[in-house]
Amino acid sequence: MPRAGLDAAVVTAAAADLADEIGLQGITMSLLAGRLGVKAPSLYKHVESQAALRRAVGVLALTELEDAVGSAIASAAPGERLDAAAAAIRTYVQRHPGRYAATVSVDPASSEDPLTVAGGRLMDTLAGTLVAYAIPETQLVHALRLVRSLLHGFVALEQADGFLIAVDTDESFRWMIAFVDRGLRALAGEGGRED
Amino acid sequence: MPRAGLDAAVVTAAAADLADEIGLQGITMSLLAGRLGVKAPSLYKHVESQAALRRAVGVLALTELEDAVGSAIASAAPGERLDAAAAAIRTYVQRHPGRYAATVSVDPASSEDPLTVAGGRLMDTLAGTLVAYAIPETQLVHALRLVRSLLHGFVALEQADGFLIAVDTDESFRWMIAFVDRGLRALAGEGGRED
DNA sequence: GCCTTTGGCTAACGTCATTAGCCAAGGAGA
DNA sequence: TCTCCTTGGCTAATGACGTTAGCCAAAGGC
Repeated sequence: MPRAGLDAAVVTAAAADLADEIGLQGITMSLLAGRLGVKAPSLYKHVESQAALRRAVGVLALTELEDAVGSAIASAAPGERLDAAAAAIRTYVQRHPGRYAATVSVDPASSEDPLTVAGGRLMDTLAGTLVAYAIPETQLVHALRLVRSLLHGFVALEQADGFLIAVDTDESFRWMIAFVDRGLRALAGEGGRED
Repeated sequence: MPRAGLDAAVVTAAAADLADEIGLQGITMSLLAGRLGVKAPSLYKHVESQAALRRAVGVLALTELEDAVGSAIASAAPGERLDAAAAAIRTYVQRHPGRYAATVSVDPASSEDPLTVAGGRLMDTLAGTLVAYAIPETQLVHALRLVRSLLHGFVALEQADGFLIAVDTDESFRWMIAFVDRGLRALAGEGGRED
């Protein structure tokens, strides 16, 4: 029985690919092992458990996503960063639904958890889309949460086929981002008021 | 062996309660059966499968949620309907995380599916929050999708403990709704432009 | 008071994650 | 080149779970 050159990274990547194809929930250890030309128990030489594997896929996804968003922002004019980042996220999720699903379904997650760390990095990058708007500092967190909630909600619903009406989702997405852009612009220089 | 007065509704309600307590994923047929003073196989006299049970919980949740939102809207001034509906949804999800989870994790869902129907009714009710804003008709769908995405994204992230920074989420929520309110108000009477 | 339907039950199967324990592959050092 | 030890495969087994089959009592209509 010759060795299949496996290690944690290879197994995680294969799991991520499989998740994108058949859904995160559809993954079984046997199925994944079959993909790698190996039997299920052998995977435990590389990953601690299926839960740990899913977390690893989540970390991989958040890292890739941060990369995609970072690139999109870097090559966009300051005024178009939000657009660029939003589009990058949506595209990533459409291309990698299984990976994205792995970023969400997590348990408690302590603060030094790699998943938490990767998520924090993505948030920092996403915060870069807001610098073009002169948002009062006390409202920055709220604005970031707004953008994050909106993007997450939209892609989650889109992925779950949750939009029933037959109106183009691309158009809705562009409309939403434009809406937020206008609102954030209007925030410029205001005092720190809420409600 | 005396009969336990079970039927589909009782089983579904028990499953919903259990889901709220231990999470939708934590439910097993044995656990649920134990709650009802019965053995696991007996549940199949009332429910077709675990998947069907989860869908039934989802339908229950959407119905209850529609009810809550409807009441909230009915007893709010026209200008405060969005506020009221948003608060009602958030409260419901905080109180019933397992039920809410069951509304999301679904497969293809045909168009006469009860889950789809219940979801559609909730959307119709939610659309009632938008009548106070004179939104151009072509943009109504987009506005509704915006509200829905935002609310779903926020409650999903809040439930998953996804907000890392130690800033009050209540405040963020109020801020977000106020932000959307301002933006929708500004839409009044505009022509049908997008982007 | 029978008889049919209904709703429990036990037993059994297949799938899955995971563990235990074995044995070969393959590189390090002689 | 031979040897030894670590590493990474394997088979077998365990226990949880969803689900089906088949049995039998309970309850209500005639």
